[in-house]
Amino acid sequence: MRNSTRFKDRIPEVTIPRLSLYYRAVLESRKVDFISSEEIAGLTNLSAAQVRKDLTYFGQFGTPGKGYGVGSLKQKILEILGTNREWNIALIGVGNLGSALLAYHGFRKQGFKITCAFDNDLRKIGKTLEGVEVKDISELKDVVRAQDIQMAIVAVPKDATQAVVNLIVETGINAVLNFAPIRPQVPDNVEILNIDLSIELERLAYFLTKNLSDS
Amino acid sequence: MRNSTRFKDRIPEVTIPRLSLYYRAVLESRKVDFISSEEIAGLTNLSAAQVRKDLTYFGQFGTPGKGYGVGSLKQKILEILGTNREWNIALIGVGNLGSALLAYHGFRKQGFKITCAFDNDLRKIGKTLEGVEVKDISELKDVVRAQDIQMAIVAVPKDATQAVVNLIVETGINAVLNFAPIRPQVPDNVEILNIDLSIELERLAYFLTKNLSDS
DNA sequence: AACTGTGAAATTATTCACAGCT
DNA sequence: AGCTGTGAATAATTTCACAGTT
Repeated sequence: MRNSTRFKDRIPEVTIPRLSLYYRAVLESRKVDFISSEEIAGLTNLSAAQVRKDLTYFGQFGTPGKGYGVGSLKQKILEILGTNREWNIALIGVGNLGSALLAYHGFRKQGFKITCAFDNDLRKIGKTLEGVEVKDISELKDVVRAQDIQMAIVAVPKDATQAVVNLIVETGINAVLNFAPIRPQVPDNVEILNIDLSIELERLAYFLTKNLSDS
Repeated sequence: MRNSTRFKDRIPEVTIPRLSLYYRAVLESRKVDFISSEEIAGLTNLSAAQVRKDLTYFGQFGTPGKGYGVGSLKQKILEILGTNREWNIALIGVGNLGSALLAYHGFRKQGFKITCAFDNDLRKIGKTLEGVEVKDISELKDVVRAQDIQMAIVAVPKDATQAVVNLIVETGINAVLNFAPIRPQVPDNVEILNIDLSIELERLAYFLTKNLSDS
């Protein structure tokens, strides 16, 4: 089915991460009956109009005069984001960062399960970390199929990243979270999000530098 | 001095991280004399017009008919971003993620030095990791002054984050990179960037869910 | 000839403001 | 009375297209 009945034609890219914030705000508010766009706005530092506009991209589920029903709003956001189910994730690269991500159990509570881990370092392959056995990268395709993996997290050195992403794409996975400071090329049907810590630090450096020269 | 001579009045927020990408593109291109906006665009998947417009916010340093001088462009971007110097960083929270960040030496090559680390866990305080002694969080203010720290990276559990950010702000630091899945409140003069892995995974979940219902 | 720098146009995102529902 | 939903207005960002420089 086309998404005609559920969604408006085009949803701004930036709306999606805000939905995550709205969900958290509802939880944080501890409200049980209704919550208004104004209240969500207060908890997220966004505008009430923004909250309402974002939500109406996905239908009309507010009650004029009252606000949004807490239960139905939470349910609706979970449905939209697809976080009302579990997602199986492959971790590629079990170095410092990869191990830290594997050990972080916050993801699992939200339904994101790192069910397999891969590396190319013989000293790591065969070890079990956080209940997950580290396998050789060559086994990726089989494991992805066997474990019904839908996403991959890439935490390998920069120079290995494009090759690893290529392998991931070959397995049929089309959602990737990349931590290396490059922007791997992927086909149009694959979504890749880049967590680029160097760039964030450089943004901070810019902010401090700008303020120095202003003063 | 006001920034009148160097910069145009208002620079779009999104331009800054792109400058980082342009810098990398210049390095990656291996060009030594001139590089055109078209070439930078090709390496960054952005448009040539975007590259030129971004750069001219900071002055006119291209040569019509030739492109941008590689040396001067690199130099200029470093100056703009403030990455032509070293920045000292305090790491707060030496758990799995904090330790991984401390161990990542890529930052140091770019001039970002994590020179001190803090925790509130007695089992960690006093230990030395990657040549950095873990100190009690109560020593933060003194160390920030003594070591001339300008930035902080926060990698503590969610519930501790606002309190830790408050302490950081008190020390006079006004650039913070936060990894906890909340948006701490900070004064207007403090820049805080949030790396929110849950939100990124939720964006991926949305992408996959949307495509499921489309097909 | 080849490229930059930049107003103008187009597109995208946000805010306003209010009609209409509960 | 209080709030949502939403067109219209505004603001921000990107792209176009070309005059001007080397």
